[in-house]
Amino acid sequence: MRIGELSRRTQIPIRMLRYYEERGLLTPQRAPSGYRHYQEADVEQATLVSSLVRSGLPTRLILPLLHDLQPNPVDGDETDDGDDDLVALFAAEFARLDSQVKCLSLSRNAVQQHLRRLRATRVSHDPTAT
Amino acid sequence: MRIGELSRRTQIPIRMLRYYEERGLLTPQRAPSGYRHYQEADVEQATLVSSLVRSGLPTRLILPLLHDLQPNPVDGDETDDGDDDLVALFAAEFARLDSQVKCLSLSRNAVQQHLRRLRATRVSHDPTAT
DNA sequence: GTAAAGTCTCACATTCATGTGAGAGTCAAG
DNA sequence: CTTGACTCTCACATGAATGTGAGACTTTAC
Repeated sequence: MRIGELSRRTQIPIRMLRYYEERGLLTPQRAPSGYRHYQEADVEQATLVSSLVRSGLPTRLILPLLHDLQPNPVDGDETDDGDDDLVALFAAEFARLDSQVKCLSLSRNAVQQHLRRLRATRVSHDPTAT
Repeated sequence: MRIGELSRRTQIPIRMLRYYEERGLLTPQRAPSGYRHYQEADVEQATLVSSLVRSGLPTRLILPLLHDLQPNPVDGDETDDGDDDLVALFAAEFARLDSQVKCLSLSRNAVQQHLRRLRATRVSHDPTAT
């Protein structure tokens, strides 16, 4: 599929799909015209990448992550050959994620509670309930 | 305590403590000299805010959240009087957080796994284990 | 073949969380 | 009082993720 369809299906702006490619997180094939052509699997991968980015993972860390998760989609160079800096980076990132998961759960609950309170005030029309 | 001490105790850069105040997320008292004076409770609050920010919550959403979590620290104006836009914002934010929590857990696990793999390659000296 | 819709590549603009430095005032210790 | 550490307020700089528009080519539908 082409970029427009992928964008529609993933809800990710075209601009971002191109950006992910620039970062090496998505590697569509190119038609002779220059048009990008995506595989079905890219729907999932794009969604994953987008989630990771929104979770605050820097794209440079997402790349090696993808290598671990799926041993093919990113055409492997030697990006993840255990170098010490990476280990440190990921250790830090892991700690961050770990605390963030807890923190986000807390936030989630707080938001939910806040939402309930807001709706209790503005009762009546919007049935977008939990 | 003054900003330097708070910074030391929370590990949050002074610049950020001032930024949080600018955003209304922390409201220290002021000495006649202009110096900020923080309460003990601000240690916790600053930490919380910092976590939320690092989790990707926009500061503008953290503010009303704080109102819910602790009914005093932020000197209440009428920021959270159920207005419809806020409801929509928070509904969206809730959905985002909900999926993000899942996503982060996934990322966390992926990072952890990746970390293990890296360490398996670079065995020997760094005992910064899980 | 023509027009409309889709895509491509720049490239600059914006927002948010941060960093950083300048210039000035404050506070504590000698 | 002087010095050094701390703080204050600007205000500009940066990096990352995004938005947006221009100018040109491609694909699709008629």
